[in-house]
Amino acid sequence: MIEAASCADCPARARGLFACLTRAQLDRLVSSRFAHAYSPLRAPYHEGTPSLAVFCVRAGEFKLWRSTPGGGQHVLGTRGPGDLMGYRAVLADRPYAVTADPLGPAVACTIPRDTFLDLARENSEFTFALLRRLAGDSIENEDRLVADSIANARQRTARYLMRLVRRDAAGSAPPFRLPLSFKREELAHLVGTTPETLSRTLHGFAKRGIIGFEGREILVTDLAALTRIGR
Amino acid sequence: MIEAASCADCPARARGLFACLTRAQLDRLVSSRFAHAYSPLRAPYHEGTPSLAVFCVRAGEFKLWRSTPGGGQHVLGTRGPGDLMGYRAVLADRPYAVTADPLGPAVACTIPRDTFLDLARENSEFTFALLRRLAGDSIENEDRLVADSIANARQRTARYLMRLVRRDAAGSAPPFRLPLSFKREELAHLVGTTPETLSRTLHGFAKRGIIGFEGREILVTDLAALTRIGR
DNA sequence: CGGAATGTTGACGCTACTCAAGTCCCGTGG
DNA sequence: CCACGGGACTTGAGTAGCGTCAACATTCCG
Repeated sequence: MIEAASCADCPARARGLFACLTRAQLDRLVSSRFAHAYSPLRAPYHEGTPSLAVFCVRAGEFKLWRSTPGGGQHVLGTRGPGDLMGYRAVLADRPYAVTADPLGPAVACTIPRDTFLDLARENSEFTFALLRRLAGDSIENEDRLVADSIANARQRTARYLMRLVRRDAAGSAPPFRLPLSFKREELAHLVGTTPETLSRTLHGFAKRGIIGFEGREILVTDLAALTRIGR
Repeated sequence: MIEAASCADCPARARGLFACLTRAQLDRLVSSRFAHAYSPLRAPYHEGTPSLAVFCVRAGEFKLWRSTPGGGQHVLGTRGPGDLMGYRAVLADRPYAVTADPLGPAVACTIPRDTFLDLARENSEFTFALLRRLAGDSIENEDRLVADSIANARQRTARYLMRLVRRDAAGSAPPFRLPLSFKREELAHLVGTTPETLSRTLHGFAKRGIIGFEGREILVTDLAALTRIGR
């Protein structure tokens, strides 16, 4: 389903990636891209398939993951409004290395591979901006991967909850209410563990008064304790 | 100690990174860079320090690692002749994310940050080539990090031995003789485990006739078995 | 109300880390 | 030439963490 989307309010503007394009180039980009609404189960792109386009998130959130030998999934991170997805594969001229799954309803703009590559080749300012962003993204990716591979499930769980508080409940007063629109298995994947271990960890936190449950939601009552555990 | 190094036989040429520079730009690069010999214990750059230069490996091998909370080290990989090191940090304008330790005697050329950035900004063909390389490196890095975090110590050990055979004993007939210039603790770091576990794993392989020992060296007698284990 | 999906809890085993006690190797000095 | 000492390496015992399987509880919906 194609969404009617004006580019004026696009979150990518705020991130400044396309700021250095000329008027004509921007027009070209805008007319070649199209916005598309995704629901869970319909991923914009899949690990191993040819990299035909770059995606720019407009709304919602996407989960980036790789398949594991056992048929499981290893989550690398999530991307939200303004983030670019799939550009590494397009630039390196390889198949996508990961799959992008929407977590709930989401919208992303599809920028055809050739349009993107032409812009990256002809506007040197844009090329350089891309280079900076790619370098930064690469370091941050590595930061997270290494940190997660060193930390244990308890720490990863605490950190993930902290991230959710920062994103969904920032500014409000404690206890912070986390909507948690998806089920335990999904949450376990995002944390990097199994539903069983996640359940034990969460109820362990609850027993110590750090969090509480209310239906499907989680209430974070002691953010300081989470910080201590996550470190 | 500065090495007298002509650029004519530089392995970086073969990799084609600087192929798209103009004659004048290449001259500028060559005159601003200087070759330096490193020995273990003297690293060209350290995690957390300002990124003042890009390094291009001429000879030997460098180990890239991050420090862990407990004071240990997490090895991300190694770089050899023709490889570029530290360019992510320079491009992203951040401190180095890793430390590069020479594994034995090694030589690398230092390219000052400003020289590198000027080239990356003024020659759009070079910028694009860098972009391609960075994108590819980023994917490969992620490949390895994820694969290593999923595999167990046994599999990582088998894979590391296979890599050594491919690099140091390619072409010769089995049993493949691995020089192993460094001690067990270093080897354990490179594999991503402890000396104790490494020792047990290695002697487990030996008991099954997959490898043998001869003084400091390891003889790989059954490469097929290693392949099977590593998968 | 019933049944399926989802979530929780228990039991158990495996992997790999830590600490500690050897054992081997090799260079040094008597 | 041999005894000694120290570093490198190995081996053993104990344990933490977490995944798996299975039983049970709860929730959600038709």
